[in-house]
Amino acid sequence: MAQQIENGLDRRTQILDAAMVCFAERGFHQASMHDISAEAGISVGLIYRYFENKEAVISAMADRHKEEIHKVLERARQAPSLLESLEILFTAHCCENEPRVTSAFVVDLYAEAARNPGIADLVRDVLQTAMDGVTDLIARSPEAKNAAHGLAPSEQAELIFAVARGMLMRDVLQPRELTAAERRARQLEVTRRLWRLLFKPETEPAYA
Amino acid sequence: MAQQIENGLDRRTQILDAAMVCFAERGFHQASMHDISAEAGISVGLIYRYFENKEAVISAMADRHKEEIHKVLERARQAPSLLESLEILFTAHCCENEPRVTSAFVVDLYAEAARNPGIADLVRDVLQTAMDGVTDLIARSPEAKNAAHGLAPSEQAELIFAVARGMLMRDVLQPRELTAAERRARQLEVTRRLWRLLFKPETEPAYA
Amino acid sequence: MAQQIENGLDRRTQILDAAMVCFAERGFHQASMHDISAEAGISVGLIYRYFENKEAVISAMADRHKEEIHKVLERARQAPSLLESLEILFTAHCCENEPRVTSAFVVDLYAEAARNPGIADLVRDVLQTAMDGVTDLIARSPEAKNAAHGLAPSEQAELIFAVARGMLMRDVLQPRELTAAERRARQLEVTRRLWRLLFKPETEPAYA
Amino acid sequence: MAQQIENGLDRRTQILDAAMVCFAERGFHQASMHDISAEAGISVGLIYRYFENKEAVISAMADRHKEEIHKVLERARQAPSLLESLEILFTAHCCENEPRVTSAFVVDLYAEAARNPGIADLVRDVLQTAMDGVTDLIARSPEAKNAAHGLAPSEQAELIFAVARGMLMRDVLQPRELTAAERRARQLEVTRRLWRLLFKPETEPAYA
DNA sequence: AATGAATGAGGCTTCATTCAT
DNA sequence: CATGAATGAAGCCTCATTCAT
Repeated sequence: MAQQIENGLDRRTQILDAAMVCFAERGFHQASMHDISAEAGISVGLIYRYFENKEAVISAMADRHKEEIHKVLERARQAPSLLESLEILFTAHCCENEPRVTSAFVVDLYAEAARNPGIADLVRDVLQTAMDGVTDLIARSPEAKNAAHGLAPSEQAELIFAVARGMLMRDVLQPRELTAAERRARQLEVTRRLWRLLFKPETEPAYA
Repeated sequence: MAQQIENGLDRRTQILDAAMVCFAERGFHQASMHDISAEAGISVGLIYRYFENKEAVISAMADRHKEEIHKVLERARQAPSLLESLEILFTAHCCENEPRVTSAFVVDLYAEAARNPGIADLVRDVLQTAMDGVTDLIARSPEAKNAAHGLAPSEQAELIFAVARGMLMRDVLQPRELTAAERRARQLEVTRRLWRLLFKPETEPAYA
Repeated sequence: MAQQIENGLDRRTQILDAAMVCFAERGFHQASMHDISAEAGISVGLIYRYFENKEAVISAMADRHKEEIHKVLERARQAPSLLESLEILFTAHCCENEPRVTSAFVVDLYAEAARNPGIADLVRDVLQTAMDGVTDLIARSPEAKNAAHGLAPSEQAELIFAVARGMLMRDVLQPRELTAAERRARQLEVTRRLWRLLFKPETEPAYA
Repeated sequence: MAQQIENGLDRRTQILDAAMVCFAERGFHQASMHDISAEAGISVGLIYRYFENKEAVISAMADRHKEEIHKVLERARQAPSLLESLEILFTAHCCENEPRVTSAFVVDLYAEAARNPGIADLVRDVLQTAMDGVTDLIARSPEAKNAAHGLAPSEQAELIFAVARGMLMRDVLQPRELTAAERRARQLEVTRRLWRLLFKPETEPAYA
């Protein structure tokens, strides 16, 4: 029984992994169930044993995205400094071999959210949770204390997430050839600039 | 003859307007040619007199988007202050009756760019032009002179556009009921915070 | 009035000439009315002033084919010898710049006849008239007198027309590059062999 | 597995059989995929599991035609006399319940060859192979020895095939009501006349 | 007389989904 | 549990035909 569930979970994972690749390559609605089954190396019919229909696959992908964001948030929470927390948030998708896949998926997820209320609710929820987490992180952080800008932690979190989303959108425009390392470097640059803007004590510039 | 061209342009515009509505409602690939023709109040076949195929409609929409961004940029350039320039950039889509339509369209455009190199090139080009314009605006602006963060104008522009894109993504998550005015207010808030962060002399908050 | 009819006839001819080119290039049903109008250098609507519909264009083409066959038959009748009559029959379509056009058209005409009873009747009628004419020619010909094969003139005519049709079919297989002259030469060879078979007194071979 | 291939072949055959009927009835391009699926008693979509597209169905039909011609040629080769070989060649299509179907199909095939180079190549190849075979048959045949006409075997073969093709064209003009037996009788008459012309020693008629 | 914009039915093809094996 | 053949609705696109100008 446990074995069955285990297998079931494996299968679902296998299918979702394949779906992620297909969705990133062609988009939710351009990827066919047959594409997914081929990528997963199984038959079309088998997908329907684990998912009610294509919509359900998309929902499950969204759910998995939610879990992954939660994991990233957890890691960010445990980072020793705010800068490192931000670095984790901004480069999470670069851990994968193919960061582009994740970027494209997330942009598609928002596109889907624009017209699928269920997805919109989920994404909004993920976003809110993540923002709450980061708001909290900022509120507790000593680095954020001496900031001169007078923005509330939640306002800072909002800006941080806007930049993070915006960078994901930018990522899908990058040429396919760009490696994960290069994408990561790009993200880190921007992260640090944002951090400097929000949290760096304005000492040096003052001397300038 | 001039009349014909005029008519031709009108038809194209009419079709693209309808396509914009459909694309925003259902996405590029979920919107059918029949949807577009119905929205435009014409027959399906007529679309093909003005566009080679659906792909061409999407391309033309992307082109039109490019032109609109250029117009917005021009308006931003002529604003009396940097803050007002940013306000124009961040709220351009709220001038329409249906800002959601524009937001959804742009997110879809990026999703399409992720897999359609032609669209990717165009979007990248639009983005670069816009960023160059804003970089220039910052470099010339007195407000940007006394900034304490030490970021180069192009780096500031990059952050600004990241936030702008990120806010568009956020906009598609907002409930449909949100009015244009409310969306605009939301955008302005964030714009001003960003502006304060980048360009406000860090005096007052210190007293607060 | 006469002028109008004249113009009308000219227009019809112009349209049918264009249709012949299109039909030969793409087939009756693959050629669109727009193709024909473009080839004729007129508007689509104008075709409908002279022909009720596409079917009527095809019928008119078949009629014109009938008239042309009659003309060829007339020329054949006036030839000084049976051999020359046959040569006229077998090479009539090579007088045009593009014999292939005629060959392809005739093959298509028979294909159409296979399923369009009206066309079938017309083609059958043309064929019968032509065969009757040639039967008559043979019956009157001195060359046919000393034939050793014992075939009736009508039987000989039937064979002659079978070969003529068969050669048309072969012609459409020839590479496009083959010139009218080359096609003509090919036809003449076969014509002469057929003639030798049917009408040559069997003297020389006997000596051989 | 063998079963699968078997089924696959059966389906292809079933589809091609249906296509043959439809093509003969309406022509390659007038017959719709829906017509074919209905004739085959299956759904439209299923055709696409066995053929890439309509073009591929036409090509496969042409291929099958090639194979059938080869089989006929083989039978002709094994006939005890040249006359019987010719009879097989000229009446092969009359073995079917519906000779008209085959005749119409072949005429359409040539019509298609006139504008589809791939089909033209195939048909030309079939024709050449068949003519080579018959040339060979004639060269080996004792009946052909004492022919008085002085035509080379290949020239005789060329005439034979011209007549055969021409008779097929004629066949499509015959009223639909004509039975297979009647068509066969007609073909045999002409075959024998042709044979007499080419191969009969010219003795008896001389006495007549 | 002539144009060509406009229509909409119909053709080809794809694809989510089902079900017998 | 797994397969993949089968279905049929729906999408893109073409084209014969009409009609206002």
